Amino acid sequence: MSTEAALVDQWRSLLTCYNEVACHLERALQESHGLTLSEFETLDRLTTQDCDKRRMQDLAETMYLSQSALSRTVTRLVNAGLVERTHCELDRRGIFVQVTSAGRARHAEARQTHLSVLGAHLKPAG
Amino acid sequence: MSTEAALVDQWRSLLTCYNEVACHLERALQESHGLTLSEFETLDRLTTQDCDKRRMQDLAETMYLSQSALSRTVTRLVNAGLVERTHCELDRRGIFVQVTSAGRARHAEARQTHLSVLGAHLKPAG
DNA sequence: CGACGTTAGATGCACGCGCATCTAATGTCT
DNA sequence: AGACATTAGATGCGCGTGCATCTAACGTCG
Repeated sequence: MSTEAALVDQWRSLLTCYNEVACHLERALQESHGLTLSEFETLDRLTTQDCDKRRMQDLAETMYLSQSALSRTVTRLVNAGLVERTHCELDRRGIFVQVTSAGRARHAEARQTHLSVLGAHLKPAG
Repeated sequence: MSTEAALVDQWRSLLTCYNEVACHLERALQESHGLTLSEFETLDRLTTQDCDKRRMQDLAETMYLSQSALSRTVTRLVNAGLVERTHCELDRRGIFVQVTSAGRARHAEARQTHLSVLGAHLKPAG
């Protein structure tokens, strides 16, 4: 019983905290850099990883997005010139995703906003 | 630097954890009870609070939803017969939201699913 | 009382999401 | 090789969301 109540409380605070931060993040990234949270997270994956080429599938594993959402996110990034799609030679069903220099630049800018929003709205206790 | 890295890590795990749980919750509530997470949370507010009448504004304050999203959520609940809207006599701009008996019943059922999903997917550490 | 700012909700709109499905390229088994 | 299941991504679709705006009911001040 108290275990259940604690569980619900934990979830409730997770819910509140997440939405608080996500909302501010989304807005700030959009206004200052024209990026969705998902777009930023995708760029972040691509620039942080050692190799800058990632297969869609590998990307998807490290993300919270559904396969279709990731596909569209990458499409948007491609249209914005921040990322490029390349066919995989070994398995031509596979697609490599690679950051462009513009993408790296955009990410570097957005990273600042990202950090400052987290600093301002993410409670240390979690 | 390490502070920033810790901040980002914290956010990253919050993001992952939230989406994991929310995704499962949303699916389970929808399949078993035909409820959105927002709809369940709204019902939860209404049944848990002492008085079962709540003004939209009061509801909004305790929730993570935007005003418009809450308004539509309530509309959906009304259409499903789980909730009723009543005009406030004192201030006729205000709207009271009240759970129906069907709403209480639905919430009671869904509560079980809610708890079991939290138990299964919410990591104790948060 | 009448004009004007304000506040509580509702609504038009564009958008990102997940689900289901589709397409194309690989395997596999005979 | 030929038929069938499988896998990687793309896409049609309906839906919930936030933002901006609209409507109606206050309040205020002349």
